[in-house]
Amino acid sequence: SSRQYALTPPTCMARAMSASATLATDLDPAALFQLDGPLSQRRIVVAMSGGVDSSVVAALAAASGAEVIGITLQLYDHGEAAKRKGACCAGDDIRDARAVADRLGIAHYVFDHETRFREEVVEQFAGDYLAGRTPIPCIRCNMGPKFTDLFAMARELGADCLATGHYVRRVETDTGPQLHRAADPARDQSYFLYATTQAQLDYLRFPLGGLPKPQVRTLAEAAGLRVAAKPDSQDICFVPDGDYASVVRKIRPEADAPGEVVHAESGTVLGQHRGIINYTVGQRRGLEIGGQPEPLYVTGIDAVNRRVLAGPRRLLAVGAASLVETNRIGPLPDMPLTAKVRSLAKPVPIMLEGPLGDGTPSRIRFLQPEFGVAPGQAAVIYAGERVVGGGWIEATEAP
RNA sequence: UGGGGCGUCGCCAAGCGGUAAGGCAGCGGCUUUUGAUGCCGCCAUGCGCAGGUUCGAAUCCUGCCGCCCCAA
Repeated sequence: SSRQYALTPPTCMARAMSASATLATDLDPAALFQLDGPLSQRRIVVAMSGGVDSSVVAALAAASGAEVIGITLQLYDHGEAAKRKGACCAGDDIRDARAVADRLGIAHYVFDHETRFREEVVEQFAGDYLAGRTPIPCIRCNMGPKFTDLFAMARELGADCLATGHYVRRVETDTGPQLHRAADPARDQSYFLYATTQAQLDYLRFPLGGLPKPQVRTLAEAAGLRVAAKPDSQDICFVPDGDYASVVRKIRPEADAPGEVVHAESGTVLGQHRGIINYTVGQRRGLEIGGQPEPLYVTGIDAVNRRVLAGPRRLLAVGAASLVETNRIGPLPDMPLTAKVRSLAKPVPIMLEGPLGDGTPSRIRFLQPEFGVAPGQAAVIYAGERVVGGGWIEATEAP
């Protein structure tokens, strides 16, 4: 069952023109999209996932007077994920994106990106788990399919910018654009975008970064978009029911290999596990080890020996982390830095103990011990509201 | 087949005549565009089995059964 969506022409464009929804808003389009000159002479490509956010971006773009082209990437077989409510980019989402584009009277292309997505994101995702790491596919996806491939498509289409529905702010300064956290801290997605290169940031636009989510939904309603009440996406888009392990198993059958759960300090064998991929550093539930006076957490994963190390919470304390594949956005500021080791967390004070950017390995030291830091996750570095960069966590050290 | 000890939820473990604490694990939920954490809720009409004493027994008595230790 092959699904070729390659370059579907904007069939509904003419028809939609007459019913084109206008978006009455006091938001200044030129400011939202940070484009110079008359917008009527600009071309904006919008990455449309089929969700509310990117749909509103498309609506805002359409209302700006610029020529707008929506692009949706089909990233995986939506047959599997169809049942998954709220997931992005599944079959329903592609239809939603198309419907929104029709409603807005903008061109819309759907590209079959399954193979690339599988190679760049899913395979790496499975490989990381088998190597004892805890991957973040969303960041890989942003790095590859979204900000590299989609970026190239937008360029080829002669667009002036590529706009997405990410909740993050692009701030123009004398030294070039910077990436800042979203105005709504509860919605901030900067954690997933630390790997954005300067060149990408030059071209990218994030019109929603300054808006609170409720307003975005209001805008969606005002534009008459059918996705206005659509649930927020959550979890990993290519994991149908939140069971990521089953996805890993499907493409890497050896992931089932069992092994021992060993006490991190005494070396005592505490039990058996059903595959390294089911665990992540910091995890408590699922170890199935009873008879303990206090909870045991996964403190490490020894992929070579297929062993899961478990220990009390205090063993999770981390004082420093080595980073690889680092990225830097803009100059290093002369001010205290903070870092996040997970998306939903307040940034904590750190010291940068090495260079940052261009893929160079580096290292950060937490001023206070941080708990549950898993190799494979990203450490994203901030200077106040600004995203300075970050890297993948390769290893951690006790305080 | 001499002596001693122990058998309470999957695991650890209180209780020692007044009508089954708690922890761990597990399950459910909340939260959440990664994995986790966290928080809330649920989780033994029954205490190895069978009798007996008692108004009332996991708690006392008797007999079995099963473990463990020390002697041999």
